[in-house]
Amino acid sequence: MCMATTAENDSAESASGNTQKSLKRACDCCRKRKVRCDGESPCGPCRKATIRCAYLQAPKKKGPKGLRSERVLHALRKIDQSATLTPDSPLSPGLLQDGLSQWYGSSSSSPIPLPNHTAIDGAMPTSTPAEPLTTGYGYYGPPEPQSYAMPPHMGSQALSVDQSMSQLWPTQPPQPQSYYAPPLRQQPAIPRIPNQRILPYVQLFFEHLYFIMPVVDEQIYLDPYMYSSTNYMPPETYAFLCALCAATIVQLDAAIAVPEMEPLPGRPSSAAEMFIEECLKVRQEVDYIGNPSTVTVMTSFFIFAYYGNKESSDKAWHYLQESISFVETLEMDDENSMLKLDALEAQWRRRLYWLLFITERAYSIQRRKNCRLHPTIELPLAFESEDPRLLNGFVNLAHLFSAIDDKFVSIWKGSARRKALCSEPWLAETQRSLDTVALSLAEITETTRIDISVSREWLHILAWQMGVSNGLVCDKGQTSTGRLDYPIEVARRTVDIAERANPLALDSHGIGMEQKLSDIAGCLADVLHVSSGDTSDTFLHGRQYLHLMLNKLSMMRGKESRYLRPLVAKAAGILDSQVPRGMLALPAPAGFDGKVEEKEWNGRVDRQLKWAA
DNA sequence: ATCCTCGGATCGTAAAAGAT
DNA sequence: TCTTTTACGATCCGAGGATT
Repeated sequence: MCMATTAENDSAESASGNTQKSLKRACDCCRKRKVRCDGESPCGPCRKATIRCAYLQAPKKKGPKGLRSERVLHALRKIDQSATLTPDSPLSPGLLQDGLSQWYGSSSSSPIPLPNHTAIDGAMPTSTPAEPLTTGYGYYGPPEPQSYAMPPHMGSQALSVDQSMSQLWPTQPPQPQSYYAPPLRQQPAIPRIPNQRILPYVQLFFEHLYFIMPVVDEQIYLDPYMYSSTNYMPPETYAFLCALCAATIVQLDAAIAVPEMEPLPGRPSSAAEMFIEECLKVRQEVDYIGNPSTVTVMTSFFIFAYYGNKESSDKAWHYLQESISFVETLEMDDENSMLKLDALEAQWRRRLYWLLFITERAYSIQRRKNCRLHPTIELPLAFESEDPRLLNGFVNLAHLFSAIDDKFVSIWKGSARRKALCSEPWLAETQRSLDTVALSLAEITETTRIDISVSREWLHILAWQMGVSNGLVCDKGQTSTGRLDYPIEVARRTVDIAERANPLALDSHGIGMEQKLSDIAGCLADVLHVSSGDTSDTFLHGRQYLHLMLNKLSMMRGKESRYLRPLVAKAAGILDSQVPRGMLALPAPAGFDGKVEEKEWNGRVDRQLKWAA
């Protein structure tokens, strides 16, 4: 019979036996601090400590997992193995107890499985010895190695922790063996890339790319257990990590010293190729189309990132579209479906949705395609434990691309009746919207700030080009929309951003950053061509900016950008004859390796100019 | 004196195992 | 199918260290 309770406070005698009630649910901070929570919002302890009170963390599923008999059986096997090593030792009850204690712990009163990571007969360890993870893991599954018994359904109901676990291992049949290696049939014919070889690239991702793609849960994917030699990852997780590694390698390219991997027999010598090949192969082993999860979305996204950086645009577009299709299947574009989810799970999904939104907008414009995703759901919030600057930047970027509406994409693509739609007031409004977002850039990490700033200038240039190509140009207009010298202003700001930037932060944006810089430089070159006779300061400076941008592109990601040569060809007639030598002899940008002579730095572009001539 | 951290006692709950 | 056993996550007491 139930005692009278409130929704928040259920009765339970406290540990010390007094009459104080324990809460059903403590807030995230009290849980972490292990202090009594009053369940208010904000709660007393949080108010007192002046910290933000939230109840985002999803409760984990209680109760035993897997079959006890399996564990007993395993303990017996282990004893049997020891007995084989010492043949004359009998299988005494004491030995049996010892064996069981290996699994259940030595204290009968607290039967905690020992953190035994040693593989025995390929068995999976029971638990991770690391500090238990204390934030929610619904999105990408749990950090523990157990494969829980999953209900086969994955409806649109609120996502319980277990349901999200089934996202991590969606292809695991609902077999209740939590603690043991999967059956042999699951082992691939060709051995996998060892887990330890994957980890360095995942670390690189979190070091350099997480700021611009904050959709991967560090707590799960940097958990050392994940990469221990005994952990057999579910195929979907393994394929995802392979895609992430491949994308990380090509995105950073030569910008940093990516760890060399000695080739594995029968595989491509390039680490990125090896990872992408492995990813695509392993993906075939599972029914990821019939049973997609957020991991499936991310896998497609990172395959897209790989091919995007490789400039295989058709394949890149295919995988971007694939990830968007999974987003639609999972109804991640529907705010109502988000409301049904656990709060934390919803936050991760929002991030993923908006990352795809930003990516699709940018890529659609570059490739002149239509957009499928729209700003239909709320933006994500920062998690309790993380640096709020991270999400500020991400959200600002989302705002920036929201300023580019479907009409813009459609006109840019050339499918809309241009003149009828492309009006000066509308373009001016678009330009203005681009400037109204991202006002608090100081509150943002540098990597994201660069992305926002350059993307904004890039979009400004595109909007300007759109106006010009639709007859909205005027010589010295009041608005930016049609001014002929507007690209010079944009270039000035872009150069300013690029010169101040930490080169690594600039490089971490991969080929996308090179494309944007090259688009801006290309437009600038066009304008300078048109106004070749103009010797006013504005146009003289324009040439200076062009020179600086070419210099920047000559050493993107540790080498010459593939966009440099076409640009140099375009700029040849502008720069070599008309720019005063004093202007060409510019100092190396901040952060450039001081060991390289300034002369050489300037010389790179000059050599390119000669080549183009 | 006060605040904070965290080991661990104790509880509720869910799943497995056993009884009928 | 019902009951019991077991495992495990959650709460939060309180010892002890850190800070004011």
